[in-house]
Amino acid sequence: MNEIVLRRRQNRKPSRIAQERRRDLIDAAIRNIAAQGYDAVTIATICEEAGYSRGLIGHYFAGKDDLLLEAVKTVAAELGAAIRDATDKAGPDPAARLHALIRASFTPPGFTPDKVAVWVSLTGTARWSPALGEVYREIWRDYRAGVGRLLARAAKDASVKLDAERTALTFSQLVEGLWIGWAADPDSVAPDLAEQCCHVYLDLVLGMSRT
Amino acid sequence: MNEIVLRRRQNRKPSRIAQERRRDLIDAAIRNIAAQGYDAVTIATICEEAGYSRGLIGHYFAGKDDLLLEAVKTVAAELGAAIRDATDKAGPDPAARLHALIRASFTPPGFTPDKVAVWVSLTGTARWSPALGEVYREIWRDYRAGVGRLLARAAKDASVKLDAERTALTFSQLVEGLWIGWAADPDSVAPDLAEQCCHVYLDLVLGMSRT
Amino acid sequence: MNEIVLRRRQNRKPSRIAQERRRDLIDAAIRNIAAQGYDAVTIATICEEAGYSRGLIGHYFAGKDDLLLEAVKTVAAELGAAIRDATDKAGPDPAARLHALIRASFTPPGFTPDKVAVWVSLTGTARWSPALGEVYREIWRDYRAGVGRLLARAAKDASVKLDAERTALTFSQLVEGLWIGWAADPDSVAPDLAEQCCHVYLDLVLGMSRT
Amino acid sequence: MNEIVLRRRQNRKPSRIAQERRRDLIDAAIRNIAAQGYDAVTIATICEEAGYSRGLIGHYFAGKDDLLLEAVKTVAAELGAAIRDATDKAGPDPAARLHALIRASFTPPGFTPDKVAVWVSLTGTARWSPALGEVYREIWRDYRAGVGRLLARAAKDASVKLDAERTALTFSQLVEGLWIGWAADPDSVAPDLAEQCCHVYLDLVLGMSRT
DNA sequence: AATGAATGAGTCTTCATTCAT
DNA sequence: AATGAATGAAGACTCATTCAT
Repeated sequence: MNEIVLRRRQNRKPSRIAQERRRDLIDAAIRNIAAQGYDAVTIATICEEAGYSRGLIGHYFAGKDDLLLEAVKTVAAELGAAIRDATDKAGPDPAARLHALIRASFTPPGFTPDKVAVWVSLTGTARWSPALGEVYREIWRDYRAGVGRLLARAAKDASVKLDAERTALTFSQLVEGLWIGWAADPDSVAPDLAEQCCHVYLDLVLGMSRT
Repeated sequence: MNEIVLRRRQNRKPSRIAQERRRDLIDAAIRNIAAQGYDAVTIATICEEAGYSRGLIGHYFAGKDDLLLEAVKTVAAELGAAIRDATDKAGPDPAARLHALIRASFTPPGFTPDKVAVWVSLTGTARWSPALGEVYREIWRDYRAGVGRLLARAAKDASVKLDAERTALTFSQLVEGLWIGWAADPDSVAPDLAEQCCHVYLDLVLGMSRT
Repeated sequence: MNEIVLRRRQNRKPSRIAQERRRDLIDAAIRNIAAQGYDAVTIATICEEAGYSRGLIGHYFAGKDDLLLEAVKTVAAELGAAIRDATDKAGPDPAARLHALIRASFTPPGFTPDKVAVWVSLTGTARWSPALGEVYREIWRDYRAGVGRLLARAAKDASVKLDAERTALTFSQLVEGLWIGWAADPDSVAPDLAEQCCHVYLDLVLGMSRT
Repeated sequence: MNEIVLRRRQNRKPSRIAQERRRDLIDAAIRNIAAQGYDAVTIATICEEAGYSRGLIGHYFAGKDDLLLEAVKTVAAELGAAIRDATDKAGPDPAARLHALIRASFTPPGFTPDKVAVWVSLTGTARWSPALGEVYREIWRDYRAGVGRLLARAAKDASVKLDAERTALTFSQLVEGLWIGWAADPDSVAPDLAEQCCHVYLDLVLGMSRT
């Protein structure tokens, strides 16, 4: 049981250099998963990617699973933050906010090939990993809640009746499905096209025509 | 190079018992993936599930990867067949056919927990596995093509303008996203609800109101 | 314990068909060793080569080792017989008989690529296999004894003094070394050249000049 | 792809400890092959012999085959070096040098039971292993070239006509045959006797009498 | 007599983890 | 703090052998 792990368990904050190393390793893990696929990722490849020696992981993480979980949490947090930022910048109009949210879901810095590849490669395992499932469920529930509130307001503004919750679910799963589709078949599901699908769907829901 | 593989290369048909065993092992693999998750599946667990000894896999498959690929192909074929069957039984009206297709996508025998769990657990790896990617892309391209044709006809019947191809893509990815959602968070994305999301989306697209 | 094995243990002679099958399998084993190398030979490849099913070996041999031992014995016996035949046909002169023996050691039907390949691939293991070592030692001791007798007579005819036993040993190991050399480096140790080396050596020993 | 192999590809020199371990494992492999025979050698027995755990081989070699190839290369290099050393110490006279070469071929440190056993156990497989065949051919071609040069000079000194190349081939294959003979039948082909055979052959070739 | 399905022990290989330096 | 040597458990794969048909 090494000192860093002990310190984290005691909830003391890690030192600045420790945070740096953790971040380096997490970034390397993300690049590695995106490049090789989840199955091909090993501690050795991550450390090589990060430029550190193999034993270092034990100093900063409880183990490989812990590192990968942190990587997914990081991706999830950054995706969420980027989408929130873009939405916030879009002003007060709920429809405009929703369109901004869509845009942010398929353009950097939220949507980047690496981040989405990591996200996608791990969604398939969420069912069997309690920790991962937790991250997955929380992210999407927040997402749906935010979308649902915006939809309700936008529908009211547009004098349209809709079931905000069900529509938010449809919306979130459409985005998820498009991410998966892009990851597995980038030619058929280009980000531009994926984004357009969502804009069109939103307009349809809000009763606005768009071809 | 085992004898079954050799024989198949020589285009001789496998014996009845060989087909049976292959099917036994594929079924066991499907149950195993669905139950434990893709990562936890080993040759040992599959063979235990099937009730055979470990060595048998070498007789009927080129290896573990080959068996898992066959399992996915089987799932994909059965999903596709079930959906096609349901659609065909729905009569000539394209909108009715589409609603039947939706229903078949979320109810047995097409949608079963095991089948969808297998499908979902492997979509995340399609990006890095050429063979798996091939299966994935083919399945969804066929699906989209069929949906696209039906949508075009239904839109014409309803005198609605729509981009059949893009709508088909939206449709397919919505279904994919709902499957993933069900697998990772069954409470939030129950099959009934998922099905309803699709019906509502279809009505919306075809200009029919459904609350 | 199957019937055939029992019968052999009881020293009853195998049936004609059994002898045929045994011979087929032995020939297939020889071809297989020569083609793939000793390490790559498996029961499966032998049976495929012979055109029989895998289980048949158990009917006619005690196991894989037994079959391979029989193959080596067969090769050894045929080599020995071919050399004896050629020697016998050469008439009564001992020097002529020795040159005929040399010729037979590097030309068919004694020296064939398959036979020598089998012999060579197994000499390296004779040290650690009692049964194989036995075959090896017996073959060469007979060979040396025959060569020694001929050398003694030829030396007497030529009025040359020599240590027949040591010369016979030199002779036998020269032949063995040339076989090995041919097997491992056929370009440097062609059969023609190898034969010539032996003829020249013999002439030298018997005091006859040959360039 | 393990890190040592990677590093070697990057042309970084292995650390001192890495070189030590590699040597430990190679030595253990040599002892093991000599003691048990090539077929009986496994990673487990090598590591047990070396006193390390099984996994270590993966750190220092690409796999079992790589280790065994290195073992043979080591044996070949040491044999060659010992013979060259002994020859060099024998002074300038070519005949004396050849006799010294013979002596070194059947006495330590060149000829040791372990080294010759390894060499012999693998000559039989050189035909089917490209890498091994390469080592084999190179060693003997060098050997023959050196012997050929010495023979040409010695023959000139002794005013004897001979085909240096063919005689060198005869010589090399005699040595090889005697090694094989010693390995398979140590009682009949004792090193002393083997050495004597070569000395006598050399004298004969150079026109000097020795009984 | 012949087949080939089935077994399971044996082996290589990978890799997360530990730990001395 | 950082390294990389070392471990050993776990897993895939091979293959001689057995045996029911």
